[in-house]
Amino acid sequence: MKTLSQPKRQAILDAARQAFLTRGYSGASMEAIAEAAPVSKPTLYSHFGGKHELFVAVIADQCQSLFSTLAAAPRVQSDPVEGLKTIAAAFVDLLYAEESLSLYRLLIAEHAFFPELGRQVYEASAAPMIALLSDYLVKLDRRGLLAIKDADLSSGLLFGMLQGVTHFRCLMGVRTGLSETEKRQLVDSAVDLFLGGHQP
Amino acid sequence: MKTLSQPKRQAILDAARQAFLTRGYSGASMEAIAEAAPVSKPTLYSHFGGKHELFVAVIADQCQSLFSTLAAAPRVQSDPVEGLKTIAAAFVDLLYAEESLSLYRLLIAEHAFFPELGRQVYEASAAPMIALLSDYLVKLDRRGLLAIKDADLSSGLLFGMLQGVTHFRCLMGVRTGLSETEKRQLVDSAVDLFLGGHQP
DNA sequence: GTCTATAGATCGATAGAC
DNA sequence: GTCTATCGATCTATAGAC
Repeated sequence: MKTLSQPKRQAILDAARQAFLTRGYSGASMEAIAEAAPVSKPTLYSHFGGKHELFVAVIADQCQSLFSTLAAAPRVQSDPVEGLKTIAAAFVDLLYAEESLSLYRLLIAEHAFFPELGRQVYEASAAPMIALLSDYLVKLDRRGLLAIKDADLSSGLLFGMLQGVTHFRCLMGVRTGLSETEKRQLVDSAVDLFLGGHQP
Repeated sequence: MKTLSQPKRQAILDAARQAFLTRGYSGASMEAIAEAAPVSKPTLYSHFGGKHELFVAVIADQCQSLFSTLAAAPRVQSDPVEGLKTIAAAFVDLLYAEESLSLYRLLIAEHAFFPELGRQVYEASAAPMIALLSDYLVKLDRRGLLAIKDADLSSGLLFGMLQGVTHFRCLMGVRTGLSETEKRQLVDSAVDLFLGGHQP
């Protein structure tokens, strides 16, 4: 469990991620992961110790990937309308990416067995965006451009409109991901309603 | 596969629902379900044919349960504020019930293997509420009490605020269900923002 | 109809050669 | 370090007695 051959380790992580995302934790077999890597099962076990630990490592790997995506955080404009739409669009892009949806599905499925992982991914994806929006709303309020009583509450409502029913439908498979046109319409209508309800 | 002893059939469905909800499709074993029912495995197979069919039957059973819950649909007030809050509260109660959350988690987990079941449950739970709200918004618009351009879009935004980030957090296990106080705050703030953004 | 018993396949994990 | 080979447990599903 203490060996390291970086390319092979990454190959295992990739194969495992693919297997877990498409089949779930119980549905993915160590046998299939080893075959897809491709390595033998003992190699797999010597690197990660067991199925449970491999799963945790896969999620941690995905978290880093998400963080680096968010590192290119949106440059916030000073115009309130454009600034809100920029943040909202970044949030929508992150949330509705097919790989995000798969990851969320997996963590929701296994939330009872891996309670800490859901929190980990949430803190690495949605939470930073909500914090970014809250900060921005406080600034707009101070400049008198919007009337924000509770920034966290307001940012939750705006992001709720962007996520809400549509994201839920995507998770359930009732509909597929959003087209660019739909994303823009969603952002525009949500921000417009938000602005209308927060005029000073 | 054609026998019927109603109480035993229901006992199997109950045991299977419990097993699937807590362990997932792959994690739940026919052996454990038979033991919990309690019946023997051949009885289980003779009633439902196989694991796949048993799963479908469990979800269909839950759909009927959801429909009967919604049969007691909220009586809509004529005052727009109270009417919206009544509908919103009913939506929140349905969405955040612990049994709803478990069911959604299961369907999200298995959406690739049972693509039609997610739609089925969605049509039996969230969709009727959205339709109810849309109808109500059209009436308010006709009476000149609100300015609604696109009723379906607007109802999606309001329900989005009620569901959005919070429901997602519950699904992921980042937080537990809402208290009655939190539900009321959520409904009040969402409806207030909605009204503010739709004044005629 | 419901049972006991078991077939046949696959699972997670490991021993031991190289 | 990585392999082949395999263990013991558990899975879905079924055959056959009553």
